[in-house]
Amino acid sequence: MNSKDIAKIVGVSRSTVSRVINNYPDIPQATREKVLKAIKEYNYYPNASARRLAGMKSSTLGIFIIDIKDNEKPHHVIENNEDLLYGNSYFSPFINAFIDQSNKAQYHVLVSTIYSSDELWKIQSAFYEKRIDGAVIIGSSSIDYSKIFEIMDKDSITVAVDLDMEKENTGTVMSVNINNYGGVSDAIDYLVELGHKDIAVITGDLNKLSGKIRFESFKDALLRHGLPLNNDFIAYGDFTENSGYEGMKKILASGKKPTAVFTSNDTMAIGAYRAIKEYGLKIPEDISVMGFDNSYISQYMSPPLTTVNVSLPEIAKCSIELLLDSINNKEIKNRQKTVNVQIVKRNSCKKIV
Amino acid sequence: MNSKDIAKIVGVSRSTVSRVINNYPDIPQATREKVLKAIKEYNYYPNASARRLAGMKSSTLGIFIIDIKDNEKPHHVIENNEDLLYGNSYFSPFINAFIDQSNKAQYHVLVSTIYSSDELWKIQSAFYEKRIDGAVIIGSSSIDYSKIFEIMDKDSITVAVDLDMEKENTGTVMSVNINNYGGVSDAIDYLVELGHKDIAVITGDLNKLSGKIRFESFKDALLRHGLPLNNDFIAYGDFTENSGYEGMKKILASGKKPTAVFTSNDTMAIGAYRAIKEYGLKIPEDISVMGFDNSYISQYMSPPLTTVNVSLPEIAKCSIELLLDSINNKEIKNRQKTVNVQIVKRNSCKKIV
DNA sequence: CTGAAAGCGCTTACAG
DNA sequence: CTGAAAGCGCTTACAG
Repeated sequence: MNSKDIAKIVGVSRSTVSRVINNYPDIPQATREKVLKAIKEYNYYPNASARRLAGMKSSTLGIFIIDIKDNEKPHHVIENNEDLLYGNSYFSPFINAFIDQSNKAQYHVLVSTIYSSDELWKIQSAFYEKRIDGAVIIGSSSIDYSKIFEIMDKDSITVAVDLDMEKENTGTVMSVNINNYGGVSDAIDYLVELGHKDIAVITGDLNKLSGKIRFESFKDALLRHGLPLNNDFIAYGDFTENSGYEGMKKILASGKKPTAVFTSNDTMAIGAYRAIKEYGLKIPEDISVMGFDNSYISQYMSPPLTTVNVSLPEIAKCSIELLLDSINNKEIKNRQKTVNVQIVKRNSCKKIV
Repeated sequence: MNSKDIAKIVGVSRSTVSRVINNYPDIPQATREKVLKAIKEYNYYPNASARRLAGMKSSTLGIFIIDIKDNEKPHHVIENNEDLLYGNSYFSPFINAFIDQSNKAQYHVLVSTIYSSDELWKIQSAFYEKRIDGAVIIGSSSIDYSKIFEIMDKDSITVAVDLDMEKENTGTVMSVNINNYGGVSDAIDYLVELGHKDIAVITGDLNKLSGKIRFESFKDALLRHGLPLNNDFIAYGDFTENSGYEGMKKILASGKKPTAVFTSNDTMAIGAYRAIKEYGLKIPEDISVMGFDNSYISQYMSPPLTTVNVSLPEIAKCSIELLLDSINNKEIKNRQKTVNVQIVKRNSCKKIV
C-alpha cells in the first residue's frame, strides 16, 4: 500500500494524496475527506524514508548518552554487559523523561550510548545519515565535548546537558544546565541555619561542569558564612558510590569529626552512609548528611536523605524546546537555559546546638 | 556530500562506491582502498533514508513500553509530566539494557511509550512507515496484546516480553519470559527451609503474565509442602508500592500474623516494609520478607531485601537474538525463550525455630 | 570487474 | 484546485 494505490482508489493523483497528508490548505473538503477515508480504511502510512528523502524532516530526535569511564579501553573490550549503562541509575530517568516529552511533541527518539572516545563518530553519523533532526548530548566531561563539537557539522542541531559553555561554545551549540551554584548555596545555608559549622564535602568529578560548580559554590558558601575551609574536610570523589564511601572514610579518619557532610550527589551519599555506619556513627545524631539530585533512591535511604531536587523532566523539556525551536528555524532568544532546583528536607540533617 | 560526489572524486561510478560501502566481493583491493580513503577524507556517510528506500534494512529496532494505567484517560489528558514513565523504575533498566545490546549489534533503537489504548497505532505505524525492522513490546497486560496483534501486519517482526502466549499466539509473535514459576518455587522452598509455615502473599497484577504465574506458583508451592493457604494471608496487589503497603496492612490487620510474606515484586516489598514498620514490627525478627526482581533499590533497603534476581540484560539479549534471527531470515528453532532467575539471599529473611 | 539506468515512495515547484 | 514530472540519494539487476 503506497500513495499511488490510495490515489487510484480515490480517483485522484498522488500529488493530491500527498497534499491532504501534509495538510495543504487549498483542498476542497470533499476531496480531503475521501482521501482520508481511504487512508484510514486501507491502513496506509506514508513511508518515512521516502518522505525524508523528498525533503521532509525525519521527525526524530537523538539522545546520546556519553559514559566514557576509561579512555584506555575501547568499547569492544567491555565484556561484562552488566557494567554498561544498565547500571547507571542517574541517566535512566532523564532518558525516560526525554522520550516521554519527545513522544508528546510527535517526535520519535533514537537512543545511543557511547562508551569510549572511539565511538564519538556515532553522533556525527546519525546527523550525516539524516537519521535525526536534532540531538541532546548528556553525560560527558568537557574533554569529550570539545572533540565532539570539533567533528560535528556546524548545522547539526544539538543541545548539551551539563556542559561548560565557557570553554567550548563555538556559538553553534545550545545547552541546558541546572542551577548547581544556587542549589549548593541553599544547601549550605540550610546546614548553617541548623547550626553546623564544621561542614565537610565530598566533591564530584571536577571534569564535569556539575562537579566543578558544586564544589566552587560550596567553597563560596563557607566563605560567605565566615566558616573555615578545612583541608581534612575535603574529599575528592567522582560521583560514584564507592568514591563516596572512600571519601567519607578519609574524612572520618582525619581525627576531627565534622558535624555535617555535603556529598555532591546522592549516589555518593549512599557510600557515605555506609562509611559512617561502619564507624559506628549515627545519622543524623552524630553527623548530618546532605545530598544532591533527589534521585529515586534517596527517599528510601535510612534515614531518608535530605537533598536538592533536580527535575529531570524539566531538563528534558527545556532541551526539547531548544531543539524544536531551532529545527523550526524559530528565533531563539536564549541558547542557554537554566533549570531551578530546590531543597527537599528529610531526616538526614539535624539541628545542633 | 553524496555518493555521486565521492564517485567523481575517486573517478569511478556511483555503483562502485555503493559496492564498496556494502562490501561486495568482486572489487579490486586498489579500488576499494581509494574509495574508502575518499569516504574517510570527506567524511561521507550514506543517507540512511535513501538506503532504506532502495531496499536495505533500516537497521533500527523499536522498543515499545506499554504503560496503560487507566483506560478511561487518553494520553492528552495526562498533564502531570512526573506521572509518566519517568517514575517507572521497573522498565528503565530493561530499556537501557536493550539499547546497549542493540548498539553493540550495530542497530539503532527507537523508543516509544504508550499510555493508552488510543496510542496502540504507534506500533503499527512504526512498522508501516518502515522506521524499524523489528520491535520488542513490553509492559502490557493480555488485554492490550490481543488488540495489538490484531492490528499488526503478520510480518511485522516483534517479540513480546512477559506475554501470555497461550491465549494470544497467532504463530507470528515471538516471546521471551523469565522463569517466574521456578523463581517463586525456589523462593518458597527457601522460606520453608528456614522453618516458615505461615507464609502470606501479596500478588501482582493478575492480568499480567508475571503476576498470574507468580501467584499460581506460590499456591502450588504451599500445596507441595503441605502448607495451608490461608485466605487472610492473601492480598491482591498490582505491583505498585502502595498496593504492597495496603496489602501488608490488610494481612497484618487479620489478627493472625504470618512469619513470612512473599511480595510478588520488590516495589511492593517497599510498601510492605513501611506497613510492617508502622505496626511496630521488625524485619526479619518479627516477620521475614521476600521480594522478586532484584531491583536496583532492593540492596539498599533496610534490611537489604532477599529477592529473586531477574537479569534484564539477559532478557534484552534474548529479545534481540530472536529479532535479528528473524530479520535475517534465519531458521528459528524456538520462538519462545525463557530466562532463568536465581534467589539472592540478603537480610530480610530469618531462620525460625 | 564496472557503468548506465531503473526503481524505491514520497514532495513540490510548475503549469494549467 | 490539481496532475505530470522531476528530484531526493541510494542499490542492484542488467549488460558488457
